[in-house]
Amino acid sequence: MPRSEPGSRDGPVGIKQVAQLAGVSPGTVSNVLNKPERVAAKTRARVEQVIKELGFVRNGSAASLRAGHGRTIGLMMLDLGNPFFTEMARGVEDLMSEREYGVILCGSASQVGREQRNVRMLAEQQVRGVLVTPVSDSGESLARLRERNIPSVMLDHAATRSDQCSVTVDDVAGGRLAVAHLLERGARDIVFVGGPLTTRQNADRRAGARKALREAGCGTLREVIVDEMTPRAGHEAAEHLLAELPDAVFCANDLLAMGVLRVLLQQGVRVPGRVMLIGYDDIEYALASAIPLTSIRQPPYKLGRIAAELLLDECEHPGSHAHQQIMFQPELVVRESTS
Amino acid sequence: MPRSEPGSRDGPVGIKQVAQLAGVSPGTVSNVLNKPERVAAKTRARVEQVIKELGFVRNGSAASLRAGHGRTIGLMMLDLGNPFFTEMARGVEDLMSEREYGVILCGSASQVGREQRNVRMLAEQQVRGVLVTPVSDSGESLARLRERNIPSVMLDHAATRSDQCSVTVDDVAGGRLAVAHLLERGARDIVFVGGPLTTRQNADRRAGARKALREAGCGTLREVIVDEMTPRAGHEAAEHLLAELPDAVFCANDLLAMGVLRVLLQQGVRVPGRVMLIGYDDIEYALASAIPLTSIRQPPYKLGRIAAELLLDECEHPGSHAHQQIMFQPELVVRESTS
DNA sequence: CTGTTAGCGCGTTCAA
DNA sequence: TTGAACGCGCTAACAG
Repeated sequence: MPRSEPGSRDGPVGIKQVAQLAGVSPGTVSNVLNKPERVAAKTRARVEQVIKELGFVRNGSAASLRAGHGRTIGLMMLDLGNPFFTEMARGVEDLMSEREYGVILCGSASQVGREQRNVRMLAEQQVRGVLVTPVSDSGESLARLRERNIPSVMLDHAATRSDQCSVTVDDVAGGRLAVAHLLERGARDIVFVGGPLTTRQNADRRAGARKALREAGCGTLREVIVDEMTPRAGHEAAEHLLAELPDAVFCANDLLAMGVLRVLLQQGVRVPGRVMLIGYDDIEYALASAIPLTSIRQPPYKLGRIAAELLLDECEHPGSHAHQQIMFQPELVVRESTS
Repeated sequence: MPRSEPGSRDGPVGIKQVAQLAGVSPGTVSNVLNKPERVAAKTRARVEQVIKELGFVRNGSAASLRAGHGRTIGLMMLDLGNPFFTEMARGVEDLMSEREYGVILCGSASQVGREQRNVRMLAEQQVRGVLVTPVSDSGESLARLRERNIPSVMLDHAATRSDQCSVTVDDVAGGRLAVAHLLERGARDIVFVGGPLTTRQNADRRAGARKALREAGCGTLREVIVDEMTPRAGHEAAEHLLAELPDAVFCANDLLAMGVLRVLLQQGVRVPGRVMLIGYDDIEYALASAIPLTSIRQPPYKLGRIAAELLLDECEHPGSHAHQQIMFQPELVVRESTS
């Protein structure tokens, strides 16, 4: 089945056809595409005209084969079901789209195996670089990328190596902020509800929470650890709480908090009257929940954009690129669930 | 800077190195990769062993250049800020990941221009096929894909052509369901709050709403049309409503409804006591909102998965593939906002 | 079942 | 500033 192009005869439109019709050599067309400044304005205009007429589109695979990498980057997200991460993805996609890069999206669903399979796939696709929100301490995946000289930026996870960029928010500070707030509001018996502690986010937020308690000289932190960080897991966690209601609950993310809130209200527990509740991430929907949720705000869209910029800088200027570990400070947003 | 591979000398590990070490020809290695059944089990095992040892990863660009297409598909979403679409994306990503395809994610943000730019980029990347949630009647983009023989499946938009697959939910039925429910609950003065009517979803849902009114022999539908389908736009819409409160509000999606709800409650309007409210999509967060939202349920994850399957079927079996226009029926989920 | 060979379409180099 | 020739790594087609 031959391809047909508007305004021309059959056959694939390649750089050669363009060259012929414009009366130049293929090499010149290539220069118009990649280094326009090196081509005389007049020649360039003519070539560009022909490109438009023929509806020519460069074959990315060929370019990529020659150059050793293409105009795509990989984006590996921990949890595509969480608006925090999809907002981050949106930030990445927006920037990459502006810079005319494609984004290959992968979800690891918090599983090391999936992360590794996906990294392998990205390497096959000859991506220019990779953005990763890593599963636990997944040095393995990053090492593979390094072996292959594929630049990477860690997202929502601080790099320990100085030859690696990362963009994060201080989760220990966030956990501390949350619990300090609860203490200030008079809570003493506080429960931390979180996902697996192998996930850095959970571990750090809990560490921050403990720190706040220590600083205040108060008792210890009760904990309920569940498998996932979803509203459903929040329901489950809340069942455990009902036996012995605490003064306050600090959830490791808003999705958990929404689940907890739902069960508490269903059981007739007053929030914040009987139990105060605080979440994490400040996703847009937390604001709209039954009792507007106090939360710790992070700027996911911005994190995504900045990480994307760092990655492209490293890809396109490997010489002058300076690795950075950027860490934002989270912010407490007080709403009704703790007032 | 030479690449170094674990357990081997410098230099890129290509199919040739593998062939040499395994004592076979490059062609055989290629067959092990692409058509394993055509290779003797013993030879295959040996080759696979060497592949592992050398940490060989196939160069996708070269494969793609040779074959004319790669192992990626494009995913073009109308609105990456809406959980309905990101859930759909998750469905697509899950299936493609199982089938070892990469997904290049693009957002059109409801702009025809961005859609076209992205389609062009996808063509450059030599994607095997494309999934699109189209902006208005964006025949242009789809036509370009057809010219280039790139299969596509329309998502959340019914195909009119029989040479095109699509996976949708019946939005006219959904709109009708919503308004019939409101009428049954005793509402008479009903307002439709929606985004631009050039977007099919808005137009269809409104059409369904009108149909329900006609069938019931009731009056006409008041309308508030806003620019976007976000909570923020919902706020704006709600301001217009305050001047003359209706009996009920039907929002074209849950994000709008959440925005409307927020303003109504702030202004002390009882929901559903004074005004009933119904949304659309039944995103997970609608359940957790201040007044749990009655909504029209659609199965986004499933839509994504099914569309992805259809697309791969068309890509991999162009001969036997039968185009399908699949339409799901939406479902009314009654919650507190209309009780 | 396995080996051999000829490009895929572009970017790059070097000479004109 | 432009043109001609070469080859990136792989797959398809055919020969053995």
